[in-house]
Amino acid sequence: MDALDAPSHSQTVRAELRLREMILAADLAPGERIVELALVDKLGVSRTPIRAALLRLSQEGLLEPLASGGYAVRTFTDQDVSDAIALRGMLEGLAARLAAERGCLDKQLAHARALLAPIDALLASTQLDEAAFGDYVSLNEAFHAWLMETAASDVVRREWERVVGLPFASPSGFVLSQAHSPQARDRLVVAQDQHKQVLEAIASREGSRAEAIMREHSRLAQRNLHETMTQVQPEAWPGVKLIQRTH
Amino acid sequence: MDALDAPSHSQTVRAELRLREMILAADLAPGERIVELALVDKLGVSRTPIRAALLRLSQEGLLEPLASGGYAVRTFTDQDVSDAIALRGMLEGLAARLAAERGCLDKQLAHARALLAPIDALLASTQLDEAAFGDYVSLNEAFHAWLMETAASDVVRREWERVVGLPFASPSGFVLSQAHSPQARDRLVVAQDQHKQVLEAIASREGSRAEAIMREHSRLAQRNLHETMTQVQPEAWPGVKLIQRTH
DNA sequence: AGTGGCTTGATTGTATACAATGAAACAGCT
DNA sequence: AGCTGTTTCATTGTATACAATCAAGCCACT
Repeated sequence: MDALDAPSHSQTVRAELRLREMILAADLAPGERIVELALVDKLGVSRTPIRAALLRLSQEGLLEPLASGGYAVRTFTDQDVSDAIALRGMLEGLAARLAAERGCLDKQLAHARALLAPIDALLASTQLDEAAFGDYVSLNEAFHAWLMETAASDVVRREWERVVGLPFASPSGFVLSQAHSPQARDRLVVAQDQHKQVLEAIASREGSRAEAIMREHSRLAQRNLHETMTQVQPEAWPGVKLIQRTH
Repeated sequence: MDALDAPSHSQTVRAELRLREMILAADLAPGERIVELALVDKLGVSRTPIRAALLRLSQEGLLEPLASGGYAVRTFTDQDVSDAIALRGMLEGLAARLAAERGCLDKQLAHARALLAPIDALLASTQLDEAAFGDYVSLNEAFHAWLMETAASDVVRREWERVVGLPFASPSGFVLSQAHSPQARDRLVVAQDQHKQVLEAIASREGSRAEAIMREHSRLAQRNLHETMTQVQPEAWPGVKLIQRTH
């Protein structure tokens, strides 16, 4: 338990991290009002860093400020989730276009190829185990991070990080929870093809094409979302409990 | 002086507003480190609300956190400004597409038309005075706000508000500072035509078209930006001093 | 004279005490 | 009994005191 409280950061940062975990695990119920003094006991720090953490989490969108003061755990509709994924698609599309139009170094392209090669190797097997999906998630996130890096736009990057902070909007959202689906591998094959094509497009400076591919790429997450919401038990993926089904 | 400190809000909010003004007016120099105690004297509130305000401003992107603690006034390159405008274009494009695809009520369409009519009236004159430009700015902002309202997406709205918070990315950015340019009226004519066309597209549920128009619409701001940066003295527009010319 | 380590000062991070505000429960009146 | 006004309590907003940390300047030593 105490390993999580490693003294690596300030009290504020640790409080923020732990609160995020608690929210995503629905340890703090969605819609529930946050009482600061209760957190003082639970987290073992004073109100000051807790208030700072709460402010940050509210700016990130995980908490919503109450008119009467204080915060409540935010709930998301499935439209919110869908919009967040679309937004990520737009941002990554913009990033891809910027990378293509402004050009990037051969070294960067080589780095990206070095990220994609292991995914190919991984998909060579026709039957994937849990570990393979885990590896995919890591490599996939690295590739998306590479894209934002290569776009070299602080403004775009900042917004992207905000959107990705919403748990269900992350590049690998819902991949793990799909691991046992029969078409799971095929989805990854499609995704990987898009990775390669966007890289090609960037290399040959086809901005519009690169943008379009990344937008379409995000729709895979949309599809996985639906399946996850209808088939998987909420415990399988942190943050899913924040989504209130509307139908 | 005291009118600005009207007791309408909490100390934190007032501190935030005043700090924003000070930053945009370059009262706090770009790149300058923020010293909290100095602000205690200047603003007449204790460190606690000041720290809260600083945290919010840093989340908004007007301040950047320093590794050693504290904050510095952020500086923007002209690429940052360009990217921010592009980003607004993407968000408004997405909003327009959502409004078109998900449909909106006749009442809402009528409201938008009621916003655009006065702009037409305004542009009927071939020679515009300062007041006319001021009116345009208000109506223009109202129309853009209507669009985000009509898109009915909290997620998109939140990000849009963040981006628009960057002073130079606002929908009417650089309009006023162009008031004396000979082509100024013509630019507004073009912008107004785009307003009408996007409204048509939304009404007839042409999502892609609506999106494309709003994206192109944002490029007017890009063009105005260039002219402002090269011709107008920095005092003319708050926030321009935060932009460091790179060439 | 230059460099290393130390010391001192300033500044931020944290804790806690106090003030202000809003909500809930209770009692009194109709 | 139902409603309203008041009181009380819980909770947040604010101020301030204290601890920790970082940076610069100084001194000693080589």
